[in-house]
Amino acid sequence: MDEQARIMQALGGVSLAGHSVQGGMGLQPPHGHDGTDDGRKQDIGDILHQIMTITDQSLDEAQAKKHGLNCHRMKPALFSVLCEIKEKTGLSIRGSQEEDPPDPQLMRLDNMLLAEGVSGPEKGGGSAAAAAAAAASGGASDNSIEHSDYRSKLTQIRQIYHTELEKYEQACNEFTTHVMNLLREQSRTRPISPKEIERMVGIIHRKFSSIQMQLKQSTCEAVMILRSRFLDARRKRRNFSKQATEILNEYFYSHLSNPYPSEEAKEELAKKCSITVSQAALQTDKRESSEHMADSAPQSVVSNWFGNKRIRYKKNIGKFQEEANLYAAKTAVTAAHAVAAAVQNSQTNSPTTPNSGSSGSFNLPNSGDMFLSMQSLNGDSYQGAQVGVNVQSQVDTLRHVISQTAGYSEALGGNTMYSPNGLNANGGWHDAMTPSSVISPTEGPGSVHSDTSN
DNA sequence: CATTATGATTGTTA
DNA sequence: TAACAATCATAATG
Repeated sequence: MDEQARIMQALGGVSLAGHSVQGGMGLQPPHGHDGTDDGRKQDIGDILHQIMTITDQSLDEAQAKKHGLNCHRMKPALFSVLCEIKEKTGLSIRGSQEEDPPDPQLMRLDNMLLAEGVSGPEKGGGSAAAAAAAAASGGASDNSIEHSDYRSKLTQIRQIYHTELEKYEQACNEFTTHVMNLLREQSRTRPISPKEIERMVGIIHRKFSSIQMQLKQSTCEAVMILRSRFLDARRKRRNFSKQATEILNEYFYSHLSNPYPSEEAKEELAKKCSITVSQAALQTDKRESSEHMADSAPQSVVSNWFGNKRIRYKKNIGKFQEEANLYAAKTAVTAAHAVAAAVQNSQTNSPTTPNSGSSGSFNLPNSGDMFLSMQSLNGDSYQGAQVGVNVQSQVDTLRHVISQTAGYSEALGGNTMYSPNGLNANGGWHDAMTPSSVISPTEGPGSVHSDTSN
């Protein structure tokens, strides 16, 4: 209702101006307060139609008069007078102070819609997106099922949003061209500079964009409601997908000496684990950090995970040994290659097929090689060299594997190869807590408990 | 149904 | 302020 009234008002300025020679239309564009509180979205087409008919009527009514005026012999003189008057008064009009500052609110809405996937790229339809997400998170069939509902609703919103947006766009264009035609037509009777037309168009566009903002706002609202409901339904804790824990564990155990991922790393991990907003929003939606809760939350989820992991690992390492070995072995092959590359140790035995001997590759000869590599690494170049964290992590993994497979744990454990980092030799981040030495109670240092068979 | 695993929260600390 | 430690609540498991 309100909108309609205002649009009419805007147009009223135009048609009125035709009668009152005062070019003072739009001195105060009906833009003063955009309190677009009325949530009801008006059918623009309807409004347009009304407007059209109204103007048509007035045109019809004025047709004869206008014709007469145009043909009047005094017309040119009158016109020039009008022009003169306008020239004098017009200066005050064109206080074109509006420079289209990108409305922050609008930008916020846009960003949010983009983040929620409402306004972004097509994504090939909801179901495909859901499938992709499911595929991305590995065998997380449970997740995909739970998300499918959410996603379908989201696509619904998306569709509505797009059709509405398109409708508005179209209506805006129609209306604009109509007004422009009108003004052009009137410009024969009264002086209207192109600039004025431009300004009018600007006003119209602003008007419509404010309507669009309403649409965006309510769409955002809908998404929020949907999400909150979705989350409410599963406020309960959800376990991460298998793959996510894989990734996290991999990182954890390959950085066992310093399992404190940087913010960047956390973000990276979150991305890799495809931790979704639905998981992440659980903890953030209480206080309205609605701004960046789409991307800041996931890494705090990762932080949670690492916090829990560290403390629980430390609590009883024995329980985690198996897992540690598993993940260490998992990355050991690549680690070996990476280290080899870093050391420029080109004479390794398997340049081809990295995994050729993978499953059984942690028998003596191989691990011996690795150990040597590490020795050299540790011996001279590691400390000051720029080999860096990357290699360090690999060494972590290697050491672990080797300690398990070849029973070098004693030698390695006693060897404070990580002292440069100010860390305990075995990855005790804080206090004495040495994986290798803890291995001993469980298996004994010399127990060549063959992982290979496993 | 009891137990364990696990993600999140809360309060404390350096 | 991030990490820790304790704890809660629920999922997973047997």
